[in-house]
Amino acid sequence: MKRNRIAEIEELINKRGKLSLKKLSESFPHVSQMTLRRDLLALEKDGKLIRVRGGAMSVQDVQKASNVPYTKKTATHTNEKIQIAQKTARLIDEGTSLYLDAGTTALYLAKEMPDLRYNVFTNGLAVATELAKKNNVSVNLLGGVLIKENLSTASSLASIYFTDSNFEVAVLSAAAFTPESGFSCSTQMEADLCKLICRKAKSVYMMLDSSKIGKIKPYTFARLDDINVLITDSAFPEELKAQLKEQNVVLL
Amino acid sequence: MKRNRIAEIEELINKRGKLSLKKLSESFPHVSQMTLRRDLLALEKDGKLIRVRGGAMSVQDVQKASNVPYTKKTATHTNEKIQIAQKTARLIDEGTSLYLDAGTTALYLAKEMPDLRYNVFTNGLAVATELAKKNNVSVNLLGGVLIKENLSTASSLASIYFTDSNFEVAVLSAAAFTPESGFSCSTQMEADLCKLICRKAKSVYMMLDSSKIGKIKPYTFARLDDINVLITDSAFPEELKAQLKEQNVVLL
DNA sequence: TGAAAATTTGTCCATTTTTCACAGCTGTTT
DNA sequence: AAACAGCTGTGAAAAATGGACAAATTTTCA
Repeated sequence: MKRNRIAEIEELINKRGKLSLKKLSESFPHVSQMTLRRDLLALEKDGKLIRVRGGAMSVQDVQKASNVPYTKKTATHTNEKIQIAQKTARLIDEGTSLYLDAGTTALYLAKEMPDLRYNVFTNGLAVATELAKKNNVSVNLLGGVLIKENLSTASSLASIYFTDSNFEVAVLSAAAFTPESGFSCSTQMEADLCKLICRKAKSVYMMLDSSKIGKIKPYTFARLDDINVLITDSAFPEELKAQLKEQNVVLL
Repeated sequence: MKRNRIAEIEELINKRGKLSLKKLSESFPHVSQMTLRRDLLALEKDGKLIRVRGGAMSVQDVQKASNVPYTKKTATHTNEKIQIAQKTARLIDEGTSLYLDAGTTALYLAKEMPDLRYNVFTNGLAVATELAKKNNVSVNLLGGVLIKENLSTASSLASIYFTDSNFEVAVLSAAAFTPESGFSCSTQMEADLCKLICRKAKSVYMMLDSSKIGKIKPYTFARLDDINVLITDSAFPEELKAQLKEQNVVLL
């Protein structure tokens, strides 16, 4: 019982990089924080992780990514995003050529993806770095101007760049969604890129945590009839489900 | 004042592995704990250490305990490389448009560069990530296939990509150098890219730590008459200096 | 099997550490 | 000299931690 839990914690921490005690507590609701604390202590003694204020971080992670700041960025809706990423990971077959955007949900997806022969195009540095850890995944990074806020690239040459590149699946995420304005984001460059991606891909999977619903950002890049699958969390509002069905969008 | 203290703290922590705030306070009796705390915070943001309850621990130390390939590579001849990077940083004026390669020396250079209005092209993810921390530097990342060994990109489209991009200075580094075979590297793609860069740049600065001298790798990408400045460390052999002069290469 | 022993776990709480907000201080620029 | 930005110190509030002990569970062994 204890052994199992400790093994699970170790696995979890290596997957996520770092974990707050709070998140850990959510993953193991049937035991007390004190117990989890003691587990972390044991794992630390084994050199498997480093305890930091509020939780712990993976030693593996520290060893691999030497120049990334370890400051805990208070990420929002982490659990929902991970849940969505896990669902999405299951949809992607080995051998698929796919496009992944630069968002945090995409990063979680990159972490959740098994080490199989995928071909991934992306414009996200973090996504690329994460995928570089996997031996069988081949990664292709879109070049261009570096956007510092989210470490992604954008380029007016994207269409040239993609002329001879093909992908079956595009996995995107949006900063905002309403049925009327569709999926929108903050910058025009981003929107242009997403539009291009949507045109190139055979199917478009949209990852959307429910906190984005009802929001609008300046640039719409896709509407419901542009996408094939919508992956979301359990808080997705019932009244939208009918609309999805009408547009032949699969909801997961 | 602050800079000095932070540098000292970094050194101290790398020496001791970990440090409690109490010990740290003893080493710096003239400043308050709060200030030291803020210093640790700044160092954490730079990825130099990890704050743990009661103090901080060295990232170097954590990495040393591993046998991950990356880590090993970054660890060789660190001091020489930093020395070279510092020299190079001084050569680059504000407003310059430059190309930086993906090597570890380039990464050190990126760290050493002041936060001024530079325009940097690079194919190294670590270099790009590092430069993203600086507000005034604009970064342009070359796209292409991700090479996992050193987190760089390579692309047959590079020449197209660069048609409308211009840089005065190319800062390169080589894996090997002999006077006969010139500067060489391990892969053809890398060599092709470097050749292209050398043609596009008005001046080529080569960073070469002396451990590379006398070695040969399969693909030569430049010879002495292709470069303008050679930045190296103090162990550079005397007998080569004459040859450099002959080819009008400035030695620093 | 059953009871004692050992291990694991939960709760309470004192202690330590951290963060926050604000005010004072420093040195620099105009 | 005044205005300014950046650094530093202070004290109180908040958060996290670890210890002690009792309760629950598992293991051991007769």
